[in-house]
Amino acid sequence: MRLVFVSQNGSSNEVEQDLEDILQRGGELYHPGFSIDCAIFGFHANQLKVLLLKVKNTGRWALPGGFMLKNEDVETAAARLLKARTGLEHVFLRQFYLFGDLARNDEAFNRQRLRKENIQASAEHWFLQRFLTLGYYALVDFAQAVPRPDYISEDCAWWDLHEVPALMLDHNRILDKALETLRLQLTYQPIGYNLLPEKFTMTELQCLYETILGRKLDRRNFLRRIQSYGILRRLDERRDGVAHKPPYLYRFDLPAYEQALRQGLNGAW
Amino acid sequence: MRLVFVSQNGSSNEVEQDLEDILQRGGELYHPGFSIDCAIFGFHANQLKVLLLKVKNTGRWALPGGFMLKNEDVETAAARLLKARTGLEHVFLRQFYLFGDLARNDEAFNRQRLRKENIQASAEHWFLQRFLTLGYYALVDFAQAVPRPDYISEDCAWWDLHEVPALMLDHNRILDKALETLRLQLTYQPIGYNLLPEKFTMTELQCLYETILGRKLDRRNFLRRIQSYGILRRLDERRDGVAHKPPYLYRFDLPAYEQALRQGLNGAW
DNA sequence: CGGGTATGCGTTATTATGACGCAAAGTATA
DNA sequence: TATACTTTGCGTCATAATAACGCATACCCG
Repeated sequence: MRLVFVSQNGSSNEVEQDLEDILQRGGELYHPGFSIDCAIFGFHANQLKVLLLKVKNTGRWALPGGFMLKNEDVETAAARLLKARTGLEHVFLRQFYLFGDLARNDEAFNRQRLRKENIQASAEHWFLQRFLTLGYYALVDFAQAVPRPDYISEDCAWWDLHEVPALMLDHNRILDKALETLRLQLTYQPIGYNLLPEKFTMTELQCLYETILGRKLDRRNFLRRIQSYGILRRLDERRDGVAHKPPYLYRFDLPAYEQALRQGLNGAW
Repeated sequence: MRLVFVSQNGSSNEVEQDLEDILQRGGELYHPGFSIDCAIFGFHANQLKVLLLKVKNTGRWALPGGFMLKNEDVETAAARLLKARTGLEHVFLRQFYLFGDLARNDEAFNRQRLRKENIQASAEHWFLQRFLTLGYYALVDFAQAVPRPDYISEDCAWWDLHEVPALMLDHNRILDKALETLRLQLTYQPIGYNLLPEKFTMTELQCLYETILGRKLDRRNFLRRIQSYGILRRLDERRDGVAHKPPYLYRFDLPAYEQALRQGLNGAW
């Protein structure tokens, strides 16, 4: 299932104006030969979703990405891109790998994109150079994120992770590596705060874990383990309207959660 | 303790010739605004060591680093730099973080370096631009690594990790982050193959772990745990000449070791 | 030849983990 | 209204992993 949202005009205080302008002036604005791509994960209907853009003139879907301004921290640039695409700030956002193979560049592909925008470009044009791309992954609250296409894309949508198509360039590899990192992270850090609504059931949290790990977990053992982390608070509230025994609602104990983020959960040594 | 080695002329088949040449032609040769810095770890006398360079005209020590050629994979560039500094190939070498704060750059500092080399440089000179640096860490066999200064340095030496001085630019932070990553890696991957000689005692391996973790471990529990990983083979040989009961020698079971590298040790979930 | 020291091989108590049982509380259906 | 069905909440039990520690041994050294 692909959820399509109505495009919103998000170019209020953005640096980026329109594609033609960017392609012309990018050389002055951006740090050369460097881009950022984000795997933005959300969780909805017990499925892990990833936000993808449909890139103009290519017919391909891709990870949201962009460039870093010459006077901008890498971290700030990634946060700016995330906000531009989802409207969200202060969410979990972490770099995971710099992709720097020669093979990841495809000059012919990019040249064609310029041509379709009717842009004259010499071989030295900034957009035709080799790019290193830094992968970031973000975990966001699906309900609060409002996908918006950017200047380079004609569509923006949440995709079910199992249905992601062949992406532009090496973006499938980037997405795979993001997932792999996320899975590893699960073993030594808490997760969920930015992916679930404020109140949630234990089963929903378990579903999140199962989705990331790609396998089923025992419900009762999961409860015991999560509780041992001491990052959850069970509320006196239950979710009702369900066709069975109403489950308790939980919320994260934010101070404890953030401490666990810093200190790790239960490192082996 | 600082171990100083006699400089060897390692500029045989290197790309890099001399400092002046590099600073002049770097703009043509290298990917712009991007560098690589390596935290090269070795283990000797039951101490974790890191290889540092003394940078010409600055009086400062720094992590070995360099630039990536325009037609070179990032991974290849890192391996090239490592080989140039230690002579070693095919060792454990892994990127861990891209440092991209604006604050990490110090144009005045670099301008002074150029001035001391009597190089005329306009504000657009490639060396004076903002640089992102990708951190790599390497684990090498101390005995086989032969430190060699490069075109940019006047000395090259192993430093005890606890005695590392204030380094150039943000290199202390890079080194700290490398250690932190190494520590984390210890919890889900085997370590030691590239840091210890072929045959070693269990106590030596334990010392390595203790050094990285920064705390003492119980000798008997350590043995049991390491054995459970199934990556060691005990030899019928003992180390003698020691003033106590001669300990067995071990070696890594390479196939099992490499499988553990790929699959992880015993992930929590 | 005895002191000093690190080694090899244990034990024990406690905690963590995996697999599973079962009554309760709701809705859906008959 | 009664029954089926599902998921929940809480629990058990056997086994594995972990932490803390005991002790005789084998070597060098003086």
